[in-house]
Amino acid sequence: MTEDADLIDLLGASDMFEALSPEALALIASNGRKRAMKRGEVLFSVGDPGDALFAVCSGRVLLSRFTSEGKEIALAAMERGGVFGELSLIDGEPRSADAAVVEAGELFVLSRAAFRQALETDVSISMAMLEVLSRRLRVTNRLVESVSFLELGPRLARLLLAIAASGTTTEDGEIVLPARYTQSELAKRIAASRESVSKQIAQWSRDGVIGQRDGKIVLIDVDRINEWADDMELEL
Amino acid sequence: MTEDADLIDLLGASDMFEALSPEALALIASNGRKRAMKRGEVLFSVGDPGDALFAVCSGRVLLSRFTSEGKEIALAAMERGGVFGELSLIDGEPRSADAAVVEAGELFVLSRAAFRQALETDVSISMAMLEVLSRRLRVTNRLVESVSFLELGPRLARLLLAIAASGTTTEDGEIVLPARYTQSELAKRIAASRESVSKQIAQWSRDGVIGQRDGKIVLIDVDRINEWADDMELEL
DNA sequence: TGGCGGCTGTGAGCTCGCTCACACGCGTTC
DNA sequence: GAACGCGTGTGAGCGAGCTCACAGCCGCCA
Repeated sequence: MTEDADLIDLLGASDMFEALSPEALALIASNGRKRAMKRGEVLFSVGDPGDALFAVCSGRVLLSRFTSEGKEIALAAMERGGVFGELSLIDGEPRSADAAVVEAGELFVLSRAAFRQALETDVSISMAMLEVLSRRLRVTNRLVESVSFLELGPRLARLLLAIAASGTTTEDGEIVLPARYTQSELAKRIAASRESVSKQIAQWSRDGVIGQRDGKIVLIDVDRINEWADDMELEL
Repeated sequence: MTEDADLIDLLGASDMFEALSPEALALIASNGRKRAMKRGEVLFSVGDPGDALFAVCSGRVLLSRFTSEGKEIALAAMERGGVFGELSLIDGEPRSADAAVVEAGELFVLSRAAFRQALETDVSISMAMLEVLSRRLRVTNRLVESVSFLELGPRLARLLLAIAASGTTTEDGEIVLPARYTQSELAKRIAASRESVSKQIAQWSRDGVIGQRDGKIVLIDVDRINEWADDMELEL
């Protein structure tokens, strides 16, 4: 089927399955399904039983946690190739975050049973999983660090640079972010208020270091932004 | 050897190896070694190549990150049975945190080679590792959440309750923490300043909800502390 | 075409908790 | 016993960034 070819393509590009043999990929692809997701949709919520694993084909999903007052922080943002929802499948605990779609797209869904079976039959899958989790842990650790130490400016600068890594660079060295990001999404991702992000962006716009190109943020003076991000430089 | 019996005991009690067969345990025990660690000792630092994995036999190790200004936040605290240092062995990246001994004790050290070999020969080890990493990720996610949302009081209350989980309960429902914790260690673990922790503890002592018993903190009115941990408003 | 919902910009407070600057007690080491 | 190191207690002052309260814009749909 042509459908399968698409899927195998995607899976092969994802963090988790990239190292797998074609047969293993085919096995996984045939056990999952693809579905559309639309902006605002909630894929799962805290406390839900974990009955599936997801891989993003296109679009963007935010994994976040809420306070009872409705404040939200994004723990991770998943884009093409990103795999999430696997924690519950590994340890059987209920979901510990909410997953909400912030940019419409397509999603690959793998059932609990299929995942466990794949884990047990193909050792390379569990090795790949270990790497995925390691990377995620490092990212989260960095998030903890920046939330607790850095001021808003550096945190935002770092986020923009991280997003820019998958953006397009123009010939004059400017970088256009790969999609539209609302200020409130940016705020959630750095644990700040929407207003503060707005003010910081306004300031940088006035300074001419960033700008807008049809709704997308453009990093104009990347060096300056790097300075801001490193301001509180942590050795590495 | 009697030495091996000790080790196997410990490993069998640790997060990571508890599910293993006696043979696998013996294999691991014979490939690692036990050593003493003293307070203040640094086991590894950010940027070091990761050449070993550690399991705590006794004592306590803090995994933390620093700013260039010397501010520190603890990402995790490892006590008996805790396994750490495995990220680098999995993905080959350099260490991304510092590991420092805050309570003297004994440590089990497993070389990179022995660990990789164990991973590859015994599938149940990689499954156990997956669970360890999942749990760690959940803990870290909760840390992110509380650091970004909660005020100092609730953060500290939560930490005390978490530590108390392995403490001893008296007949009147009080809980004695399992060891001495300096205020500055507590501060690192909730991303706060030592002074603020001191003031909060003083306040609670005055209110009679916590106290001291030969250097160890005692939770007297656990219900009140639970209230504090849950919501961050109410009177003061 | 008017109204409504979502995103953005900006100012005015206010507050939590950080830094700084001490003072005190206790255990070790000369 | 003096002199340190280290953990602790406490107050003054200050500032980043939060909340609150609007106002302007745009796109969409009835």
